[in-house]
Amino acid sequence: MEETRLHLFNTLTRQVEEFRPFDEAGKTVGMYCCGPTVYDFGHIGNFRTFVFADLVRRYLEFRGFKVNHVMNITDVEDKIIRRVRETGKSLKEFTAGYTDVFLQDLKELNCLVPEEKNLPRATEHIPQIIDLIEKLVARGIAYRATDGSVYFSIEKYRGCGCRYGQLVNLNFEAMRVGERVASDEYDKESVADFALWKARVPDDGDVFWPSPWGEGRPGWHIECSAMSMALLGPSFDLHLGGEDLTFPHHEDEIAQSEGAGVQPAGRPFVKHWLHGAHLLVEGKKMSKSLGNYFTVRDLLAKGFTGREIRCLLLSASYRETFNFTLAGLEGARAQLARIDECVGKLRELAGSTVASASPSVPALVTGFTAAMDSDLNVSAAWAVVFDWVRDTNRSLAANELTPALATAALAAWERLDTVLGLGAKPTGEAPADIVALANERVAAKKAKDFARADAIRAELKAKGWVVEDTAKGPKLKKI
RNA sequence: GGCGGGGUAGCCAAGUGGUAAGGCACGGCUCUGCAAAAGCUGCAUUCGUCGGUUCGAUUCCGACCCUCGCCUCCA
Repeated sequence: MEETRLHLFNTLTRQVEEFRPFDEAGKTVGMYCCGPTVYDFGHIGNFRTFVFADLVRRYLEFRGFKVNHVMNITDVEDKIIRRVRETGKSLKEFTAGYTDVFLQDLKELNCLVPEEKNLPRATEHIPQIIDLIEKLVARGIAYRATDGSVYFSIEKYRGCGCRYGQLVNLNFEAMRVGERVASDEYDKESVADFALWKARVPDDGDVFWPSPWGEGRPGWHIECSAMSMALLGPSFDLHLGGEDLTFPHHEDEIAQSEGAGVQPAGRPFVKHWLHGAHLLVEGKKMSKSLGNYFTVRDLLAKGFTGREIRCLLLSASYRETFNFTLAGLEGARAQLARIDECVGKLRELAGSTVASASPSVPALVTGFTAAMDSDLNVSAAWAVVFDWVRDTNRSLAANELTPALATAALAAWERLDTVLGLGAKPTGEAPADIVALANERVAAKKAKDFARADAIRAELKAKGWVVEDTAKGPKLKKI
């Protein structure tokens, strides 16, 4: 098979292009993912984006890149402040709780979590934020309004020869500016300007920091600029987030970061932007009133597992709106069972056989790689996986596989799974009483007492176990 | 009003200027005492509608219909 290279859609160029990091050796990748605002439990839509980010990271690593993965935790923001006020908790106490839950949910979905130093909190980077705003003020791009807030001037920014509107086509004349702006307005010079530093107001309570412009707190976009540049440098490779963040959040991040003029000559703030599409749930936009608003814990409570949720979220292209349904989760369950069955049989056959060094890359891996190289075409990748499952099952049924071949097949599968992150099926050894029942059924069958055997099978099912009669005797499977 | 996605089988979902991947569901078969969330196998003359270009269009072009998102809260 012809060798391919990784290609990704870049929002900046609106094209699929080869992904090449700044690192001349082409190995190290700086990747920033816009993380959660921790004011509530994350919902399944949030996690689509994080699973997508995880897929990107894992695939880059699969492709031999060393990924420096950073994800921020936004722990100061309007909604958080409101909730802090309502609950009477301290900001720290409030956000720490939801941060822990978020990280647990990520693990539940088997996402690789950045190491602690790469999980920056906005409140822990106030000096870096102030420093960045000072640079913008010094260059005349930011100004302090009469209310004490500091704003970013898009007009001044453009005056410096910079381009505002890199990620989206903007047409200020035709924009319906003003329709949805009200509560957040202070004393901006121009309606398109956005806050870098918000002056303290009574409702902020204890949530404020001193700054050269008076007490206040960071604006929404500035933290990502400050923290990404603090951890990855002023110019890095990959930045991703949900599609809704394209504008204004990411556009403003570019403006702030490039407006500060800290990049080496000719280098952008970020080389490659990736955006994950949203999802619908049961064909509709998620909303609490429609009853189709699910958090990860809601789905776990319904009996689905993290790997089933992950599998479903990974079943469609990240660039398309995806319809997430409970029926889809059932489908993911069936799909995983098929894979587990096949992999389980291979494992049984392989036993402890050690794989001999394989001179060639297995077709499973090359096919998968070709699919994923094409802008992470997971659908095509799944097709490769299931073709392999079918072929493997055929070979198994025909007794064509040796333990050595099974070992090699397993190794190939495990290589893929470093990207898919499905992991092994939870083993769940049957407890003694279940095994005893199964043995009793064997005895009943031997005695041709099929009524008794079927009764036991029904009893096992009621207790959550399915029994499958194989050539090697009964096999117990947890439902 | 501006900008940007979509409409492919019962459902989910890839894809290509040369005759439609894969999954789920469903049917058939195998295994089985009967079964199985076990295995194999079958399942779109057709890709929103109407025109155009072409030897050939689901794919390119145009018009139209429907649908979703963004336009300063948002994954």
